[in-house]
Amino acid sequence: MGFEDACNTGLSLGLGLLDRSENHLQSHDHQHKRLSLRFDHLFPSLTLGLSSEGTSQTALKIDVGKVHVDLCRQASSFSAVSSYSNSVKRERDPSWEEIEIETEKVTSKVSDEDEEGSARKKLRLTKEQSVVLEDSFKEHSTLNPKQKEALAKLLNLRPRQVEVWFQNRRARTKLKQTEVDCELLKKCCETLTDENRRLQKELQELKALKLTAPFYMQLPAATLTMCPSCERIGSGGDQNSSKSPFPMVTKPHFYNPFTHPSAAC
DNA sequence: ACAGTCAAGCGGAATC
DNA sequence: GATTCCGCTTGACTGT
Repeated sequence: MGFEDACNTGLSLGLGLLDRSENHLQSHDHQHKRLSLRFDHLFPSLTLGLSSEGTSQTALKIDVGKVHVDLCRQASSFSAVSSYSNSVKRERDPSWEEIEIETEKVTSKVSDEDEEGSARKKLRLTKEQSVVLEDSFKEHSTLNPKQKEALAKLLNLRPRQVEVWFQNRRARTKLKQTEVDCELLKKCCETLTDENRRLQKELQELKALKLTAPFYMQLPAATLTMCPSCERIGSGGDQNSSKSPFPMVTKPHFYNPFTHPSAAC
């Protein structure tokens, strides 16, 4: 079963909360069963994949933390929620707290899935939600509060989730662009290295020639070609020298038709 | 088992 | 001071 299949099981986030809170706040089973159904009502399209493995230790902490926040807001006196770790803090979300409080008032029956204690800890956006978000991102990579609100409403997500999605999406775009740039620079570097190597070799050859005989005498006519980029042959005193205050070429290299042309990028 | 992906948290900087 | 964005990080989950 793929992810998409899992996401279409109809198991809501509310159910996940239910299951986990059932496991760790046994004394409040009924209360949390009601919570789950209320979530279903609020987020009908916010589906999550099923996990048959049950809950992990981390998940338990997170839920307890959420419940803790919830209960604290209600001035409740549960003592079973005092031991969640720091990581739990990250899971808090004011909007969820409000929703959880609201669910207190709702009474309903628990579904079959709830009994299993199978809940996903991590939200995965559905394909449809991702598509809408992607489309929106193509139009504008940042959102103003109104757009965020509208998108959240449309997708049955919290505005914070939409905001986070856009932040992460921008980060992914940037990372991708960085990779592209890096690849480009790498190629450029390789080209320049090759060019440098070639020029070094050429320089050594010229030095060797200079040692044995005068410059022009030694160069075969075919190799003494005008450089296409600087339009000089590299020796001062010819008719091209008038173009520049410097008798020697500003780009002191020779065009060799038998090697690659200048490949600087 | 491990690497990769992704939603989400945190802290700091920027902006208003 | 509130808000937003960014960079970094974490942890759940997936694919191999």
